[in-house]
Amino acid sequence: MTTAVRVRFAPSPTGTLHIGNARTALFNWLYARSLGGKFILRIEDTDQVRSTPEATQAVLDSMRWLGIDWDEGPECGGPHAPYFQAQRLDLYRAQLENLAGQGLAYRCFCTDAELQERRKAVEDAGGTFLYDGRCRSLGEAEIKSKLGAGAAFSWRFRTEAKTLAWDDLVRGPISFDGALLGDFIIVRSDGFPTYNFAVVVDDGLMGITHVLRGEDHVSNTPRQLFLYQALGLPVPRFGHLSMILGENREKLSKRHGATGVMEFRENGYLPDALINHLALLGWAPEDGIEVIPREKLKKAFVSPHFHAAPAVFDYAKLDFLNGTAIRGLTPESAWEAFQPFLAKLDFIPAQIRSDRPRMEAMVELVRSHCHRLSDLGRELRVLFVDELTPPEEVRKEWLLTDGARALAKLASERLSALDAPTVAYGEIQQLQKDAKTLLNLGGKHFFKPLRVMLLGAEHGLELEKVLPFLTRAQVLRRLGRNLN
RNA sequence: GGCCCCUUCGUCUAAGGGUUAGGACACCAGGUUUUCAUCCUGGCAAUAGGGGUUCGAAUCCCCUAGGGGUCGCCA
Repeated sequence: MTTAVRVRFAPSPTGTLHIGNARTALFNWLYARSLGGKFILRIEDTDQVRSTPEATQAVLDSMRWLGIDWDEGPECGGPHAPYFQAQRLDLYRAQLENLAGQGLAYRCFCTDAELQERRKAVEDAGGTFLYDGRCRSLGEAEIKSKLGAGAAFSWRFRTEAKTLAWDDLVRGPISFDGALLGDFIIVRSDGFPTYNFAVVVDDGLMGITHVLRGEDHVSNTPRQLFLYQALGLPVPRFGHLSMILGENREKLSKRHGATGVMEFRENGYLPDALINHLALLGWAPEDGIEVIPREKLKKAFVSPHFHAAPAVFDYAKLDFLNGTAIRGLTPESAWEAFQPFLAKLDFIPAQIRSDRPRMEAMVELVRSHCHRLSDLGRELRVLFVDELTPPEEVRKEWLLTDGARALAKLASERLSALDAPTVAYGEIQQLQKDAKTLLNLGGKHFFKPLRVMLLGAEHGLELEKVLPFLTRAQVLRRLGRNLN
């Protein structure tokens, strides 16, 4: 019998939720969901300077939008509350005393400036700076006098020369030489724990069994192993996920496109599509089917195999997945999903906008043409704006010809003969016959010019399906622009 | 620079000693649709290089090259 899986996502609230962190959250969540474990959200706000409540809220909002729910954490609490590190200071203090009592932690009175100076000296000489252990064995008297003088101090962990090793879930066996680590700070001079200390205390106390995190944490792991051993806390299994890169194989940044989770929402992506794509970065489904619904994903990480190489974020594939997801929506949920983007369109008259059935029908009309929800405007525009501007080469080929001019004339005459508010497709079919006999225009020489006149482009929505959404007056107006 | 990790089509990946090295996206071609999108079919395209081990290496070992991570009183 193995212990139930307990995994966590532990962001620091210093900005928006980055897509790379979202991937980490997702993998942990999927791992928990697949194995019936618990997913814990913990806020690592020990950086007094950079952490903000707004950022915490932004992280929670992003998580909720993605649909990644947590079993323990902010707003829902749990057996290991609180889930904000800034509220767990007494816990760290107790563990510090534990270490100090064992002689494994000591006060360091070296100032920032002093450390920088010594670092520079070593590096200028071509070496790699490690804390030199100056405060490692200060005498009681010396410590007392410094404390008496009100000197600031941090606490350092006393490392030793031994091998720190673990079997990484992603990378297999990894080991470090403890002698190369140097005594590192576990409690800052402001009394707050550093990341390496707090994370071990919390993961240990919260009973975390697996830690899936970014590759940038590999080099922290040996330090944390030192701490786990010294504290006698159970060591979780570690798995270090590859980084996510931009197209030029550099760290994903703004210049590659959106990087914040909420930006993807604003750009018209569905959370399910984003999740689907993120899941495919460093992981692959056993059945090879890559379009994966959320519910299936939640069962798929039973014995996941992760790819250790960095992955380039593929915006094109995301678009494909998103288009597929948009087409897979029910009409009702599609209607809901498009709302924010529909609201932004300024070319829809209020009267039509309030005609719900008509609006829903229009969304259905253009849905399969959208890769992103934000493509809605581009598609719908043609139903409302009469001043269409086809590209010059299209205009030249299909509009500026004698045949097109004659067709415009004939169409205007024929389609103004009836007064029904919209043009029926039957009228177009009749027009097609007349154009063939009178003007000898058939096939694409009939449809293409007509399409460009009415819809402003060579390609696009089906004429037959668009017609019910255009008034006869609109049709005639558009034809009229080509009469001379 | 030290330490650690990584390297299969353009991109995401499968294959963990024996396969014509498979799939997906993108791209190209054909079919369906009067166009486009959708959908279907087909095509292009990869084991970084060099040594070993082995009857047999994408798979194991070594070297080289390239890439990434990290070296904070940030997380």
